[in-house]
Amino acid sequence: MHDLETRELRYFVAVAEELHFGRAADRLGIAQPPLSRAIRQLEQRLGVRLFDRDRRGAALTDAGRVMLREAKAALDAVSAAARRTRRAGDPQRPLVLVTKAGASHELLQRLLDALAGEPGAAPVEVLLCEVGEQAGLLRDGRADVALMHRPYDDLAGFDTEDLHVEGQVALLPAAHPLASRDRLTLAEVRDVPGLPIARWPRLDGSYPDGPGPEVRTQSQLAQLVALGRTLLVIPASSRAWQWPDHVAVPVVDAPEVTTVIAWPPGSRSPAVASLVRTAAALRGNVAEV
Amino acid sequence: MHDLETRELRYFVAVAEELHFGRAADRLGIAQPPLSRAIRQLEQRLGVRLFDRDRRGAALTDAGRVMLREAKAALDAVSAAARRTRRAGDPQRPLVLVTKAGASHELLQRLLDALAGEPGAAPVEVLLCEVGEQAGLLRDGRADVALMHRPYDDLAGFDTEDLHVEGQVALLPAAHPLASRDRLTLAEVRDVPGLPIARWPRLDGSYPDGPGPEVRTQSQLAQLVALGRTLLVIPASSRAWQWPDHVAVPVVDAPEVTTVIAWPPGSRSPAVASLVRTAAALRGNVAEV
DNA sequence: ACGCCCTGATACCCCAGGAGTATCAGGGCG
DNA sequence: CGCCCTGATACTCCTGGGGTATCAGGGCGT
Repeated sequence: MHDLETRELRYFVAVAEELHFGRAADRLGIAQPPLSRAIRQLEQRLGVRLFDRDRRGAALTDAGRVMLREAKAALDAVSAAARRTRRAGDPQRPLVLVTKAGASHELLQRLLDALAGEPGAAPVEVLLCEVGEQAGLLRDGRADVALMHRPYDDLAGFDTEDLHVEGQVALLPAAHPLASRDRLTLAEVRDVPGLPIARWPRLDGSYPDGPGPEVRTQSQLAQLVALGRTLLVIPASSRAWQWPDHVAVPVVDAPEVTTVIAWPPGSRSPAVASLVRTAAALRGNVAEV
Repeated sequence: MHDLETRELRYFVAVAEELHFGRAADRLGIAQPPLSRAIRQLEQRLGVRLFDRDRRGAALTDAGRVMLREAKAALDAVSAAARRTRRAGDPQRPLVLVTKAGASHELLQRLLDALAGEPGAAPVEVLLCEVGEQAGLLRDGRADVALMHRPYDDLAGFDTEDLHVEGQVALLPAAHPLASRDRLTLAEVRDVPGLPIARWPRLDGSYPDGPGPEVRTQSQLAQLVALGRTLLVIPASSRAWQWPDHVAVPVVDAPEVTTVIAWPPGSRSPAVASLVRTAAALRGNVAEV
């Protein structure tokens, strides 16, 4: 019995995401009938019903949900194979290091300085992304290493090395009554009247309940903070987030944030290994912020 | 630009492993010319030379070596997708737990007992494998969870939970002079005349140098030990390895072995999660052996 | 109640491209 | 010198993926 072809996986993912054969076919650039046929063949090859068809569209079965997760992972692995191979063939490929815009600013600065100071180090390209995007970029080969933050990022499936541990601070408008305090607790910060905490999407894309605004990108957040519309609890080192009319007050019982360097497991590339080694060597002599 | 198809990956892997187009074609059940063509197309689609052709066969380029690793991972992910989906469609699928034959005997026993005692727990199927096979089984979906041993197994790419830490013992024929000692060091054990330590393959399949016999399977080893031809240093709990005419002497400076339970990252299956929880609950009340 | 329309399924045809056979090209080695 | 083993090329064939046209059935508006 043959393996599935990536074409079948792509078709399946399209239907699973659109929940509509016609739209999925459109998105794939093919006609609807061959798509229906392909999915039906896929189902009978697997011996499992993936969709419940219905006059108003298609719905995923339980098995279909498993398939969606697995198919995406498999497609990522396939395009990672292509991308990494291409890059391996390129003699002076730069390493791509991805990190959240604005996070671990100083650490990144030091890391880049340290790499610049090393004689034979490969050039490094820095890619800034939004919250939660690093894992995908790393998984599908568009990046080689990432700076991520425990416990907020999804580190599943990567090798990691801890680089730095720090506390978190609350960011308040200078005029705010709490701004003069020299320490706060999460409980105090949780419901400051008129300054709700912004809500980030969870790993699955849904938002937690609460009064604060839903934010998805750093720039949305930046604007809300500048407007004095939201309160922010962030790692102490996130300097880029400081605005002139805001002050940072340590939140003593907020979970500590560990900055880690992460890379795809089994990637024994010497360039990645030496970058990780350089990063690990910074540990300890990074000044506390 | 399209994704690669798994057919192309399979073809590439066959050639990369055989290093010979004819044999690879044979193994794939196709003729040699279409295989040559497919590989050439693959190369020009990637823009990278994967093989150095030669009148005596084919050799992998650096990029080819990257591709081999990535292609295998991608193919594993694809067949994992199929396998897991099939299993998800099966209403009373048992969980498959894989472990090395003979290792962590008592822990496994306790885990199975604990699971049997739980009301709603899914049935668990135990799969015993040879050294180093767990990772592959887990990665390609033939198993759901594995008991593995740090630092000897390759845990890259899995989520893990530590279950148990223990020292190692040397296994000696009862009549041996060292058998009466109550402790040994690695240095003493390293070259006992006439009792060389068996050599296991490394992760890449090659064997370290040394005087001892090369072993690949537990049964090979069992026979060598029974014959008194090799000396064994193993975790203290590996009871199944004890033969009536051998004694176990602690090796004080051997690295400690941590038994971990491992599962594919992102597998949020409730059945796996509850099994892991049960296993973690055993931690601490496992008697030291 | 009828019929439109939107859903996915079926029927049938076409052709791109994957696979086969035969053959070539070149270098090591008897 | 010529055999043989390697992979590459030339061509032919035909499978199977894709297209168009059409069907089937149920919600819903009139």
